[in-house]
Amino acid sequence: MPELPEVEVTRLSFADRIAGAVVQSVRLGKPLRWPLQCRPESLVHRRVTGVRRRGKYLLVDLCEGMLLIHLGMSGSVIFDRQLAPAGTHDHFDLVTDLGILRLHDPRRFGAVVYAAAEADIVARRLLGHLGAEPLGEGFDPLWFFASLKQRKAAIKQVLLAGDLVVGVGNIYASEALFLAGIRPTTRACTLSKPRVIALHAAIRSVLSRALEQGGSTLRDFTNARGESGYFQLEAMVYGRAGQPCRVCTQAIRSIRQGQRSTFFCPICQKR
DNA sequence: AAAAGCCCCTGGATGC
DNA sequence: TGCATCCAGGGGCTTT
Repeated sequence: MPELPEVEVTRLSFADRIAGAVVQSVRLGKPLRWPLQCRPESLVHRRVTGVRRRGKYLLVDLCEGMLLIHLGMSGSVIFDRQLAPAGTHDHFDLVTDLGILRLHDPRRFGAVVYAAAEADIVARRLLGHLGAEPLGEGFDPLWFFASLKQRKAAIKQVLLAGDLVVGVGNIYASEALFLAGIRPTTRACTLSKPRVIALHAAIRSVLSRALEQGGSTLRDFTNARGESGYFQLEAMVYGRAGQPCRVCTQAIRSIRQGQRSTFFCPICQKR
């Protein structure tokens, strides 16, 4: 699913178009990961004032309150003046005078949650523990080094946990570690300062490049205009088990870490 | 506080 | 063709 670049590409593809829209009705499909936390009718007549992103959450600001949208593993958002009748996997429609915002999510790990404010108990539960935005000012290399010093877990797992840095999902974690030449199983606290600085740069580089490419890593990704990911950003290691490393031709290896697959090159990522 | 497992759910690919 | 198994981009919650 969607990692930070895909979520940001989604945001950019509809934020301007939905700004100023007034909610006319709400349609709910099957239950998502969490309940909406408000009566759907209570959203009617509210105006959308903007769309922000925090980690992998989209924050749809209303003149009063906000909707937190998460795409989970299989979610996508589309916004258009007119949409086809809702299908079996369309579980949330926000109908406005400017168009319909729809969450399509076959696996339903995604969610749409209403929060009165960011200080709201619901918003704090979902957003409160999130780490630094990797493409923002708060993601400082020396701070990153100091933070990783406190963590004994494997670096890949620390990246995925999202409490130090957000938005790095299963694909980009493997890709960034390859770029930095770090073995995914290495304990975070054992990484030297130069290696952490390299990882910091690799995370930024991988994410910003994917963002420029329009979130192209996911084969079935579409932005809110319904435009598909171009899948033009070639993965160095992700999904390439047994295939030759693009740098040294050694066979890429695949392991399991915390019930997720990890890919790395045993030569380029020695430790 | 941090780490490790457990789930939630559907569909596509693979193998017999 | 039919059926079983495995795997998938996440992450909050519970237990150690």
